[in-house]
Amino acid sequence: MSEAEFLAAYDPRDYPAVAVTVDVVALTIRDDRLCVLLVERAAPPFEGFWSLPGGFLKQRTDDGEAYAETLEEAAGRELAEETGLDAVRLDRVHLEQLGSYGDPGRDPRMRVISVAYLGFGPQMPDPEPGSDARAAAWVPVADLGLPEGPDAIPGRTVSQRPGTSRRLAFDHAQILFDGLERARGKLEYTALATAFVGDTFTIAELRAVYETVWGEQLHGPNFRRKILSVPGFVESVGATTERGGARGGPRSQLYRAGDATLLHPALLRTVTEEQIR
Amino acid sequence: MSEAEFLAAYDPRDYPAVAVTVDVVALTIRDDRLCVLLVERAAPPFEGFWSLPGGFLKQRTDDGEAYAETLEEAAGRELAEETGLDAVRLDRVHLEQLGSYGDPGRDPRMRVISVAYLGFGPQMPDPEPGSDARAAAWVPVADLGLPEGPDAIPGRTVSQRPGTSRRLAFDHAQILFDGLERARGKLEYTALATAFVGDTFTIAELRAVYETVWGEQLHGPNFRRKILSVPGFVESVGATTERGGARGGPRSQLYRAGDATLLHPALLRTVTEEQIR
DNA sequence: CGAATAGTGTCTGTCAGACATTATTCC
DNA sequence: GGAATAATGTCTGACAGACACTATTCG
Repeated sequence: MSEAEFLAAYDPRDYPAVAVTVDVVALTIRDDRLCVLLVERAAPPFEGFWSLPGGFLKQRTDDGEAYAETLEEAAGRELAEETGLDAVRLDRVHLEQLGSYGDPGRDPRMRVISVAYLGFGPQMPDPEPGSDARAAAWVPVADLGLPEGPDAIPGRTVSQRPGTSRRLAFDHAQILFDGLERARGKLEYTALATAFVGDTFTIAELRAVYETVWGEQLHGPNFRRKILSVPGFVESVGATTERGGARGGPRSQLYRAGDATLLHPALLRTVTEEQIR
Repeated sequence: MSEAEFLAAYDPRDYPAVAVTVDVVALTIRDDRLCVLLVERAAPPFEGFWSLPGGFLKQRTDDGEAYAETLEEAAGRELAEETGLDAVRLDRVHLEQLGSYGDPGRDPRMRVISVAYLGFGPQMPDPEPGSDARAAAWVPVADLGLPEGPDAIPGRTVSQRPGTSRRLAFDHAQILFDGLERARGKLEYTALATAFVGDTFTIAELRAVYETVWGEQLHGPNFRRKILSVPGFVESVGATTERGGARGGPRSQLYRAGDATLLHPALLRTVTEEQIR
């Protein structure tokens, strides 16, 4: 579109035409459960509903000065505002763009395009609700009544509509669902799993990440063999845990994340027959 | 963000705060070359530069009536406007969201968030330039000087900056690069390749799609065995081509696309060592 | 006929899945 | 000691890659 045409079409009546928000699907694992960061909305629309943390893209500072942030910076800012995490801890969170949601009517106020980000982090403290929220919490995704586990297939182009037993505001159930699908898929061929554990970890902890996110049991010995055979996935620290397992067993070897981001060969889930469609 | 707070922050001076455009990376194969639809801009900024087809999200009809389109509808509309394709042909084009691009300064006029879509289609006619364009053409991506072929790895989180020998407007080189990466990756584990060929096709034609998009030679017999072993990928039509190959050879069996969208097991490229990072 | 291509058959190394076994630690 | 778990070893079936070979068609 030319500048002239743009200016011609630039009718003030058109504004506010479109607003842009950034929403974050922040995932972590607590007590062997996959959890997502949610906030309880303190004002309409959807007052009292839980929603993903997010907000409008900032165009100026709080002092009113002109200013622009990238989309990813906005996602990080929203995450920090809603969690009370400091920059150091936030630095450990892996952020990536999930997708944009812009159906007319998804926000009753006006036309809103939301750019969703997906974040993964190791166990984090309980969040401090931000100013727009009544509460904030890490909520186990299993409690939200979305389809989970083997139902999800990586790379599915069109996501199925999630069931919504505990409804989220706007289309956030759909966004969360898409984020979970993405996360499950990325475990297969990227080193994403290490983003969910601490700096050093045992193979069993890493396996717990896979089992928790995928919602299926994995075979211990085979998993170990597989992990160690992928070049650059993990490297040995040369130490063991202080104690063995709570109910017995030897001390585990400790590992740290390697320099690989992509796993080759990949760690594929066993598929049954839901590949068709 | 609450309604009250939103309204409080709603300062007219902020507008035009954000504009939303939709850009399309439309790919097809012509003469065994992977081509992308580009238009030559007829007005500043970047006048005379080639860019991806795209434009602002419509909020009202040409008559000025209120109206809203989904992001995907907007992508389809832009594609139709720039190609002169009718709805029937456009129906054969597979469209999916690629990602959003919103760095400050990517558009010199104002803050613009662009939602990029990726489209795949069988060979299509030469495009008719739309009103905002001086020209429109299917351009072989190899002529654009982007990194190609085995350099690209599926699932790479952070895309490397593409080289830009023939510069595209805005950050469209980056968007195109990301689209090509996505396309290469999706050939591995989805039935996307069938979107590039006609309703019936030979295994050799399908192989040509893979070879063209991936930029590497594949082994004929093994490719055939692999394709036919993936349930639901292709199904036999029971007929053969009218003639054999131009330089000899028997007639080929014809196939049509099956009902599978996901390939299992996947058709993986051979990776060398660029998995690390 | 000669060349090119479609399609079949076969071998081999690699790897995932299953299972058995040993060693170590907690209670 | 008994139970649970970490870690190692072994077997087998599936499959990718490589290659040889046959059949068919064009020029």
